[in-house]
Amino acid sequence: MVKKGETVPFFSDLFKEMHTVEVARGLLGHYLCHQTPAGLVSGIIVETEAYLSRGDPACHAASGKTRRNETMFGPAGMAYVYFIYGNYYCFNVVTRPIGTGEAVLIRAVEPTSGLNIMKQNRGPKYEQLNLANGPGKLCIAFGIDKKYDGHDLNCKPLYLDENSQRGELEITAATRIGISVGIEKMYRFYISGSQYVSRR
DNA sequence: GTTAAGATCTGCT
DNA sequence: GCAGATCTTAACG
Repeated sequence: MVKKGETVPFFSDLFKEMHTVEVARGLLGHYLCHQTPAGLVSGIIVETEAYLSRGDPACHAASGKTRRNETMFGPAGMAYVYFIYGNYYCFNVVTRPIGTGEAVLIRAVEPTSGLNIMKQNRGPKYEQLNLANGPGKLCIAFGIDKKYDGHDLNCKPLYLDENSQRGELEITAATRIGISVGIEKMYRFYISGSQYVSRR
């Protein structure tokens, strides 16, 4: 159990210097957790996308640092949260050494605890399968917004946690969703056969 | 200062 | 399957 302010060594040790594509694959099967005032919300990451700084026009950092994307250029293990389409937030994990500008978009999680809180956030008519199966939905269900941009994901209240039961996963690689450039790159990864991904 | 586009979701056809 | 909602961001003048 993680106490307030306590460091979770999982992410910092395992992923700090790894290639962003490897982080995208490596995060699958582990936990995203948010200790909210109403209680713990957590889920298993089942779908991710990698955004690279070089040769990847779809990446927000493709044309240099701006006010929106500056946390992407910060240290690995930070949350990069941005607002999109006038309605939604997207949650990313920053990767690579400072100044690189790469991140992994968390697209979907399989809800494991705090389902009642997620339903409260999303609306009563949504079932477990439809609570967090998309980047915008995930942020609503978990209560993630702009205030977590730049938050260290090794620390509460929003953090990544190792799944000791994970074992070896079968991972499917695919093209990314919702972009108009860089559409040919196979930078989308999800747990094969998962019912909780945004698209199959 | 103005404008066009966007790493989406929902509801309707 | 498709269009509309909605508003921040960044590029351009």
